[in-house]
Amino acid sequence: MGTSQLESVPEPKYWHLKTVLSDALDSEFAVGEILPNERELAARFGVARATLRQALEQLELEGRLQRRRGVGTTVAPPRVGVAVGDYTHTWTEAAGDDAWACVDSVEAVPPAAVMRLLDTDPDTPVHQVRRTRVSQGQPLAAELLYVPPASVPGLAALDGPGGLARARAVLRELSRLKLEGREQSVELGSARADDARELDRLPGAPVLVVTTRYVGEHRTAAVAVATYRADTCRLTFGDPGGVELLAG
Amino acid sequence: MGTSQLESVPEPKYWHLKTVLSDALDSEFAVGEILPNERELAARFGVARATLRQALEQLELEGRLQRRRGVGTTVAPPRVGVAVGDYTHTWTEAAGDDAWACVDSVEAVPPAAVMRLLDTDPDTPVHQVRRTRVSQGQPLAAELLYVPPASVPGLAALDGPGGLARARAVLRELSRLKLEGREQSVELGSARADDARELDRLPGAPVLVVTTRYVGEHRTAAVAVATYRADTCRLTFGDPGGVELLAG
DNA sequence: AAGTGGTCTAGACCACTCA
DNA sequence: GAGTGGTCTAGACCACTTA
Repeated sequence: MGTSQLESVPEPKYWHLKTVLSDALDSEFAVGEILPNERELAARFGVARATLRQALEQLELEGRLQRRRGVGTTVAPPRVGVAVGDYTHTWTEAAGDDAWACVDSVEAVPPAAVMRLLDTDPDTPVHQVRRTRVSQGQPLAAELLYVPPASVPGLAALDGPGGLARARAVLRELSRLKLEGREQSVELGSARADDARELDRLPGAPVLVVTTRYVGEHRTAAVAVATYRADTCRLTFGDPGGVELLAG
Repeated sequence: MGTSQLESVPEPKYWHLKTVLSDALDSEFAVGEILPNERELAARFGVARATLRQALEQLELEGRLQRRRGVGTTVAPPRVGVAVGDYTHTWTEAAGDDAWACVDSVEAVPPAAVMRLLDTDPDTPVHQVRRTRVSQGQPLAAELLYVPPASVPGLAALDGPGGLARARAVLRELSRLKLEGREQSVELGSARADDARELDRLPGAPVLVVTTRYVGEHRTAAVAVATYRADTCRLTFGDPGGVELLAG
């Protein structure tokens, strides 16, 4: 009875904490600055460390913070816009600031979801090329590109072991193909162990999974599954510059 | 010394738990089926409830599970593909299975990020229209549409109170505008309290935030910020059907 | 009223980074 | 080796749904 009848919707502590911290980040901290450690922050706000961590996790999810084990928690820079919906760097391994780099390639049977898109069966291994997308020294995305043998007929003789040279050969053959279109989708996922290593994150970190289906010669020529760091990336679609084209 | 030298990379318990549960979901459970409650699952696997919850949280993030307070944890259906990159239902309040529905409209000064896109200043209030996107009875997205008065000149006389009628009036005026293009971006966020209510989720739930900048008459005609449920939605871009167009 | 998931605590130990 | 964030525990209570 002593309790006031207000506060009938008691906001969770971690939620309130999050907004307080968020405001503090805006007004009192600069990008890159290191926050006090979790134990001290928890003490300062009078909550258990687990509760404080719940707030920090959300802020990290929103791209406001960056946490690294053994180092500390820092204020993250604004998310970078990453073009995903244009054809500019499709197969080329350009040397610009934002470019894909081959890692290696093996021959393997793709996961069921990819098999469905490629319309292949469990007996058909495909070329599986791993690439990374790097910008300003930061890894943005890790990609697995699935190419059925039918899309790269010139590669039949080259059935040596996997590796970087092989990956480049697949891409070279692929670039000969005439593409007619493509479909893309974006969904939330968590990083597999191998992707996490590539992205410099812990396994399970939130990622944006971009699945691209390349269509050429009336068939699905290839499927790419790219996982982008959800904390640092804002994926951009549509024609940047299309504005001027259409307006002019 | 007694400890074996193997297991040098001890996988976290919750991570191992996640894969075990994931496999079980594939083989032993049907969509919609209810899992045992958290306390029992934790006991069954010999871990603390918090650890079990960490695994469940990840599976929910990946769209494999659906948890509802007071009810239980159920196996989620596969994510629905939601078209985001086409012009079909831009302003129309169609009555199909997948359609936008107006909620209301007020006049307000937009957040700083939107002001930057609209190129307005803190003294300029804009029309702020709230819409919801529903498919098969399930709410998919909540949207806030920001329309500067310059884009809807016909509305000057109609400066009454907010509400549904007003929202429809704004959209009607907006549809007269000739659009020249648009830009979109996708990023991860967490649901604000109002969006969460609209989406039938708890505040802080992970969402995919789609920001669309509509360009018409050489200016930014409007900006839409739509938040999609990250657990249930797979956003699709690019021309579905463009394949046939280009191939034929 | 019973049962569910959501929040919170106060500890402990581990893995990692860096001086 | 000191300090950081990451994992884990064993409890408690709360908010919500359903019957």
